[in-house]
Amino acid sequence: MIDKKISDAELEILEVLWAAGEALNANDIRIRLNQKKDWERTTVLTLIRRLLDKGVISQEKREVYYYTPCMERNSYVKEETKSFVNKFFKGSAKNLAAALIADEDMSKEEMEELRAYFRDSFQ
Amino acid sequence: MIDKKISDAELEILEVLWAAGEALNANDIRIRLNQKKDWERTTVLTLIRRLLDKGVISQEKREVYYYTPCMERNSYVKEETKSFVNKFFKGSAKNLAAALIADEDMSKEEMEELRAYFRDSFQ
DNA sequence: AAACATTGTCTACAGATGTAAACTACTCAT
DNA sequence: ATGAGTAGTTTACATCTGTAGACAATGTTT
Repeated sequence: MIDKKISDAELEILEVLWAAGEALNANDIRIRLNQKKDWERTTVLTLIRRLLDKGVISQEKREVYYYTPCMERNSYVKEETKSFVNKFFKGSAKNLAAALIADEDMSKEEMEELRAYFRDSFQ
Repeated sequence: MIDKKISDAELEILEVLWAAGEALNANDIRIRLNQKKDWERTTVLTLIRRLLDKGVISQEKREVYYYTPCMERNSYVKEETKSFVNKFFKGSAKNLAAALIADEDMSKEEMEELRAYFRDSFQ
């Protein structure tokens, strides 16, 4: 279980750390974020602090602090997916799958991809 | 597009309205919520007001106000699903499907159900 | 030593959210 | 007309979130 909710802005930080696959310092993070978010230095530091407080990342002191996520992206996404399915699909992954398949807004290509994927996945 | 975010508490109200399938007044809503949420009368009214302000429900005056959602549950869920897939699966429904299938925490029954569902869906 | 740069902490502040009490208006019974 | 019940509006207040400035500590340059 995830103790504290992770906000959208906090998640941006986490995603950078997950993508890096190694501990980063605040500057590294800011630079890598810079493609998407043009946040002030202190904004990044505030978000880092909140993640630390929530116990979602840990820090290690070198010349400067380096940060690492305390859980893997996969686990996190799995939990979020579970909550999502609970919230909107009565907890049934099947219902979600049905909605995906029934989505007539989906592009032909994407739908075909999905179809092929399932075909291959199940025998 | 949904203009304003709908909060979790607000969503509870909406779900009641969707489930009812007809306009309800504040009391009806409160009673039907009571199975899940034991909110004060005024709490329910506050949430209704916020939904009105966000343009998510509309009201009709009879002896008392009656409320109806301005959109169907399906459309809403579809949009939320899209955001979710964007947020965690790079916008690819296939990636989400893959995660569902790969979830080894899922119960055998549920997994079998999912499998059967896909089998039947794609001839 | 003095001044500057860098890194981190603390404080701030507006808007959203969960939760509800206080107040007002209207209706029905006495 | 008076008082009680019911419905709706306004105000409140703590916490969370997005965003960042002010300030402090430490290392570096002149």
